[in-house]
Amino acid sequence: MPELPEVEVLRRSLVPRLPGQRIERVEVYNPKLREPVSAARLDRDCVGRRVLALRRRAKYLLIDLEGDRTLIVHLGMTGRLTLVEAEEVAEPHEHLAFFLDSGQRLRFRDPRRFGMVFSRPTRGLEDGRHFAHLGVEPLGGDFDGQRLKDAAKRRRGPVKTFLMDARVVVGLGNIYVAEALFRAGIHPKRSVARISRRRWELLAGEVRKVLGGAIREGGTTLNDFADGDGQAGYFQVSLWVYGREGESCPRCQTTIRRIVQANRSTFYCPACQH
DNA sequence: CGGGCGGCCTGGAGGC
DNA sequence: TGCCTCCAGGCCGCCC
Repeated sequence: MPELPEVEVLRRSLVPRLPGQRIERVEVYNPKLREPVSAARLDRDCVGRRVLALRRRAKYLLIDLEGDRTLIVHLGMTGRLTLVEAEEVAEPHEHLAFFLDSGQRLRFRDPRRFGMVFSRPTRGLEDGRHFAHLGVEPLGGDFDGQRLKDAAKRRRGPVKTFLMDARVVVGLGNIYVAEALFRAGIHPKRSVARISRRRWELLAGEVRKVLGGAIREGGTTLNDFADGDGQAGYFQVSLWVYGREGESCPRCQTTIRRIVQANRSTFYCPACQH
């Protein structure tokens, strides 16, 4: 579920409640996530430390702690991070929990276990294995059409997989790429070598708009996504093409198609997108 | 070095 | 009702 907007919505939901809290205990019920969870390392890095700040890089939530440590959470496909009372019964697929001095616990649940939870020194985090290769933040000041055009110079292939490549631009997944391409009127199979300067600018603008809109609407909840309070989002009603194969295009009534690119579904309007 | 593909998991939906 | 197949929001590592 979670692409950039969902992680950002989660971050914002936790900002009023998490900073200032001290982690008193970590419990790991099932360490088998995408990368094995080290309970010992989480203990060492987290217990006794206060949360200082919440940041986001790409689709990673970064929880900065005292003493140069950062707790990193990635939701994978079905991950959920919620703040509940400490004594609340464990959910199915609750794989670990951080018990806080407020009497609450920060619970991580993830049925498919594609998520990740780990800790690292805050300093130098961006040079680590998960972060070093990451490209530009699409909502940051240095993202624009020129940036995309420059990145495209060294590459070939369809624009859809280009936008999904985190080395180019981070945070975009299957949903928002489909939506941004639809709004920009660009065919997902169009080669990056054949996109004009003007259209790169248009695309960059639509990427920002669709992500910004999704954040404002609390993210997209298809099945699993919820923020730190367990609240679902409602941007799914604003999706024009994603998941709408066989329905009619909201702009021109042509039937929306689904194709497969790089083993992922792509939804688009064959009349509006060129 | 870039691009394509398989694999990691579970659960829900739909067909028969 | 039950069984089977397909599909799912991400990411990495391996291969060519």
